[in-house]
Amino acid sequence: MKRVKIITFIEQRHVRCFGLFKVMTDREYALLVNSAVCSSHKKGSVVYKEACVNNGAYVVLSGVVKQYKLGTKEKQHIIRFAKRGDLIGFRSLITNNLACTTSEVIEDAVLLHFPGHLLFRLMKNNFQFYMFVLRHVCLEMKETNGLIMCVSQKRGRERLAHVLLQLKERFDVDRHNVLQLPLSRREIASLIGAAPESAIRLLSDFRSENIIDLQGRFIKLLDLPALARISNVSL
Amino acid sequence: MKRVKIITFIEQRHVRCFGLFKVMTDREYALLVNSAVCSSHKKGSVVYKEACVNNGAYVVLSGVVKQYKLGTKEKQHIIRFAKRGDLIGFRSLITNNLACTTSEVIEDAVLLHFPGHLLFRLMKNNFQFYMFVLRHVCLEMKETNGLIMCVSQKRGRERLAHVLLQLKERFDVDRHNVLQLPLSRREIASLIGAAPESAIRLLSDFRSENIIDLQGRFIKLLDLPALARISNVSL
DNA sequence: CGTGTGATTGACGCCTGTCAACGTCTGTGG
DNA sequence: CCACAGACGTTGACAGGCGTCAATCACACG
Repeated sequence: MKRVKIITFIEQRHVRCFGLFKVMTDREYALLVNSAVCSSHKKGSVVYKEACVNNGAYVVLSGVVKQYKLGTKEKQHIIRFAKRGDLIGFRSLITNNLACTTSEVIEDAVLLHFPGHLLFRLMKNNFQFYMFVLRHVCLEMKETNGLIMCVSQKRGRERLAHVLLQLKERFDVDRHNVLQLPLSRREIASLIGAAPESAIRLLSDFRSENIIDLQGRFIKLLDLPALARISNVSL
Repeated sequence: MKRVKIITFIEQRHVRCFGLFKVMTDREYALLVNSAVCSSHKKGSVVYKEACVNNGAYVVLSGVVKQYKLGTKEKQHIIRFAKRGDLIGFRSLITNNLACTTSEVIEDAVLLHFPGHLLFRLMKNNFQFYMFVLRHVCLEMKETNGLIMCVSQKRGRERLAHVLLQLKERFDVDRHNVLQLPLSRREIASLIGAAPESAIRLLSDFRSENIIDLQGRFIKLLDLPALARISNVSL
């Protein structure tokens, strides 16, 4: 982790557009710029760990972070991805609990450390900011409820279709419909709650049915209607 | 649903002790008592439905409400139970979305309808109240994250053990260790994300291993250490 | 007393996790 | 430049878990 103490001008302008910062006054934002620390993290670096104390939230300025929980035998289940503009690690701050997930960088990221006292101060003084945070958690909750249904009632094949469609929504595809997020097979497996071997087999099935195409760690979505049909969207 | 327009004195005193109301000033509470409507609901009555508009939150004054999502073929997955003092249905208010779960009474309940405008007014003016709501959502989130792990990585047997232990925490057991919450087999199945037949088989297994005893819809927990061992607590 | 719903048990077959073997790729050190 | 180790990806074989279907029993209710 490399510290970047002075937020460059570019980043400031850039950052100011994120929903989280749009609800802040210029004065509050200036305060944040002064007291927050910006750091760059390489792929694979762990931001915070499940069951550890967490002394601040982070805003993802660039890159991608995966949040997962560890199960038995170190098997991980990815619960969500955070990208530009997303706030992570605030739940444990608010409940004053240990972190309930691990956050790990999967695409080189720049993170802004958001000290706890500032978070509380903003929530207390700025109703807009408060509602932003609350709405954020509520929306995450909705997603998570959907995830439970997906994992509990769908088969691997349907889960994979569902996850691919969700990834398409959350991360862009290029003009060839290639998902702009490289994922290892193990990560795809962790997303759908399956063994890596099963995930591979499902991917191969989809490829042989011309629903997707595989280009290393990139996935090209060929037949979106088929994915929708398979995932049987009723979430 | 029977309306009970005047909250009786007993209920007022009773209700005032709930965490949600403790953070309210007397003045705010008086306002609530005046504008809120109290209603009694029989077992089986649906408070609000998934994918429907929801014009207010509810506080459970007595009884038990299950919150579930429907999957394919009307199969339901129970996400959580709400009992005395719990606030339900506020998420859709806050995000201004359709309800993402269905809430159904499983033990005759008295509910207090909490109008949306009052909820927002309280959140805006009373920081304590605001933090109560936020903390509530964050804690639910933590539970839900745990549920994902449970459903995605544990086998039926482990899931059942896990759920039984959770139910013990959330609902009391009497002096004979009998869970004070009658559940149909179908509901138990919906809790662990399994077919009713599978749930029954697992329950029978546990009984023949002297881990639990079955008394109609009531479950007597005989061997808590065994349950803990089976559930393999790493959540 | 018939009817409907829930509970229970057995039979069967698919899904999927596990183990094992092998190919592929990358980085490291000789 | 090559050899090698290690991580990742892929495929096959196999068995156990669990969903589905069907039959039977228990019980409440009109």
